[in-house]
Amino acid sequence: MTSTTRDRLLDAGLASFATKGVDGTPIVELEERAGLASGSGGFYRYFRTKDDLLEAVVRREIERVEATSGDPTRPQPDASEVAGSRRWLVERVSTAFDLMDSLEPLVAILARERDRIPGLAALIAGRLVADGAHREQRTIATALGSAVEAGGSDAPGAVLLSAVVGFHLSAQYFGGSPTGIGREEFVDALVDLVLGPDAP
Amino acid sequence: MTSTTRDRLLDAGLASFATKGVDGTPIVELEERAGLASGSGGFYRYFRTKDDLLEAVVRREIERVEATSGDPTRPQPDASEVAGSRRWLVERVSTAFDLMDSLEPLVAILARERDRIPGLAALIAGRLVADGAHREQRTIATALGSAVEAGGSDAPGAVLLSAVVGFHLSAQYFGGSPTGIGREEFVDALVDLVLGPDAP
DNA sequence: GTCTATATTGGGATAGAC
DNA sequence: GTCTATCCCAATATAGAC
Repeated sequence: MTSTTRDRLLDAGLASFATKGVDGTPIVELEERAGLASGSGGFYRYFRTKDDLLEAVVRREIERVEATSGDPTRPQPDASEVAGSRRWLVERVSTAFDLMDSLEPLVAILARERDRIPGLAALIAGRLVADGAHREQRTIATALGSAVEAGGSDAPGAVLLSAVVGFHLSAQYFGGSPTGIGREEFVDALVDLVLGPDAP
Repeated sequence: MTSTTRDRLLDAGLASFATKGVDGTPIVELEERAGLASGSGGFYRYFRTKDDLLEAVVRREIERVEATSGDPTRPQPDASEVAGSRRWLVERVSTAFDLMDSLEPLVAILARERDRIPGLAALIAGRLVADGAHREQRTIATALGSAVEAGGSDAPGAVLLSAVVGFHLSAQYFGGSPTGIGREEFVDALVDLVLGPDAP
């Protein structure tokens, strides 16, 4: 499992692009972080341009997230949980928060470099949102159908996921908790709102 | 109301910084957009650096939003509306969406340039979030106290605003509606979730 | 595969005329 | 207050030795 120079360049790109942006990251810095001599053209042995690296970073990161989402070692929802129960929903919401945590660098890159590579936003949107979030939102909406209101719409699931995304991004952008409310309290309130405060 | 060159530079900065970032915007472009000769140092008569302009842009934008939020010509909530009623809540949520719309350039800038100027995030967080959103979230939570559950916590208001923020940012980042659900349907689902589908 | 050295350029910034 | 002209540097990119 020795990390190749190419891997280390990808790591360097992910970290630097997320925090300082592509334009804010000189190629020299990528070389240093990857253990190459500062100022040497070593970078160009692996990527033609910074945009080239950017695209590779995004693709690898999407695959990583998709892989860990389907990771069999990941804690599975307890089969004994009743879909739509309070504990089930708390688990779902917590998982969504964890996913947002692991997506943080990718989201930071997306926010900055959206227009830099044609189809980059569409790529992320298609793979992660359309596939992952869409399915999750449908699962939640379906399970909630009994608890809230049958209707066949995914909208309740969308509301739930949007709330998680909004809370997480606000915290990420402003640092700390902008609402003055911690994550645990937020999750409780969200679940209360959906199920009512004295659901099973 | 003749717009000064300084004003036009601020306009140019807002538009270009929001779409292409500070690093992606050469000073030449700012000069052109402001009607100055391309390549002339005209920019420097008004701002010392691009970061200087960035800070001025953010400050002006915050003041503008604060001013229009308190604008007396803005449609006021109908006094006949019962706080906590369905129509009242729809109105609140719609207002929050409108605010997000008008904040779009500022949010785009914040997402990119957060770390560029010390205290920029804190500035926006303090003025807009702490003051505006915090108060709104408390208003909603208080009004909902009767409809949902008395408890004294702002959390339900925070959930509501977070959902709006999450939906809006997702649409902004991915283009179109990532959830496959339109804004109207989303608002309906959000209000249903909070009040129940057959509230007054 | 990685280094030293260097060519090239895009863009930030200034001087001084008008 | 705006222009022309120019300096300067940081960063991309390449050539060629090891």
